[in-house]
Amino acid sequence: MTASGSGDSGQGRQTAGARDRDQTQAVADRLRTRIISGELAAGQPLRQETIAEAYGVSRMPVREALRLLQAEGFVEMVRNRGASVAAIDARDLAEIHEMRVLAECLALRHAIPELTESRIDRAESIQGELETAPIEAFGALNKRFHMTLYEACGRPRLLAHISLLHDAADRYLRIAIRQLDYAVRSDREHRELLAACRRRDAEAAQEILRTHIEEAGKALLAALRG
Amino acid sequence: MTASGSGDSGQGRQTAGARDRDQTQAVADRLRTRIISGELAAGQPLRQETIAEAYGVSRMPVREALRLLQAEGFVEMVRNRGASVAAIDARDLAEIHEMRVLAECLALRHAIPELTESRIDRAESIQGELETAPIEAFGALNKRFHMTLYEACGRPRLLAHISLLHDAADRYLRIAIRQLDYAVRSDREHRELLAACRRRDAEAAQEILRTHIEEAGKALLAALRG
DNA sequence: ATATCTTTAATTGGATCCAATATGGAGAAT
DNA sequence: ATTCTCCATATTGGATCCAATTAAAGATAT
Repeated sequence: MTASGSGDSGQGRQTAGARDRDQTQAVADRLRTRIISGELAAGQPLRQETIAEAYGVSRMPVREALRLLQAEGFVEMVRNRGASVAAIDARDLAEIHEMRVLAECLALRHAIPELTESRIDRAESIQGELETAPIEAFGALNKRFHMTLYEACGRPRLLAHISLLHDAADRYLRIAIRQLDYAVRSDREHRELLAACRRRDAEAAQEILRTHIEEAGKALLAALRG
Repeated sequence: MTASGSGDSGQGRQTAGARDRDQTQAVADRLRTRIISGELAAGQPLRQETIAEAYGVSRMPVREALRLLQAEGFVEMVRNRGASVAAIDARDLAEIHEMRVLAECLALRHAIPELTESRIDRAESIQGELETAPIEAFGALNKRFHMTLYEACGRPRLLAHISLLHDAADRYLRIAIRQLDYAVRSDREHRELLAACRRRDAEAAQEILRTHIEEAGKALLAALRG
């Protein structure tokens, strides 16, 4: 995982250190983070020249970065009219969580037999941070908590997919970030999940995770509507 | 769907006609098709200049196309060393089919209540083509058959995901294309699937689809090893 | 006053150019 | 003969340049 935190989805960026990452990837990471955080709102046009001078690079790496983000689904591009931040809506939100349930339960199921105590400790430590960290850090830390457990499943394609879904979901998180009661519930479910992992109880863990994700989806949906 | 056939995965290319597709996307489609077909073998380096002059464009659209394909997982890029066709292995193959089962069963479950007779007719017609078409066309037609049914689910993100998984799986298909007995079995399962769809029997359809995908995975795996 | 046509500015798409890096081979030293 | 170093070449990454398209403002006619 990159030091930058939440902005790592996609296939080949898990292990890559910062030194062999070109400007295109750097620009893509920065833009992705800003889109996920909501700083760049849905529909907002992304002018190549503006981004280029803001980041101190030429238009070229910006153009390639926009292509990457297009393939990842974070930006939409129209020929001769440029790029804009991809739209979000309730339908997409529901879809994301529906897909998350399947993908993450699968990853967890395969991860549990491979879980080491040290990995569970690491997840628990992240959960500790999560409970004290400022609300803006929730998305990134929450993702790290989940991914830490899933990584044991040893399925790179599945992990990349989950990472992308997490990032996609986090775009909606910011809208609902006010609801503190959700955070409390989430923390409790995370603790229950950790306990089930300690017991190596795959069935229970999956069931906790399923409702955890489903409830998150519902909470976000309610916040999006309200 | 694009006229080129199988080469449409990703988010926003389903409805886009050829006129508002820039050179980057055209190059990406052509390269993707060649990678899926196996014409470009795993590990083969993809020189920008070579591709550019082969396609009669400059290096620029090639570079952007490679970024797209990188995000889609078909090419790997190393800084200052360029792009190469992504590796394939038995592990990845198994992973793909595991993910396909979940994603496609979900899509089918949501699609069935929305299926119109005309859509089922269309799928059946594609199956007809499938049974007479030359073996090289199997991958593209098979994908069209499945997607035609799934499209009724009305979940763009899920459909894009499935499309990508299909393309990824088809890279392995070519290796096993000789096994004629698999094609026969596949045809029979497709017919059973259509029958279940006609009855609007979601449970049966899902079960058929699950074993259909699992058997395909097993057959490919056996061929890959053998 | 409104609608339409024309012109102009802004922006993207594509091509070329230059610098930085990696690859491969020739030659020298052991 | 083998290995190491150095140099030439190929290739990528990034910047600049030009053309094509779009959006918008302004002018003109109804």
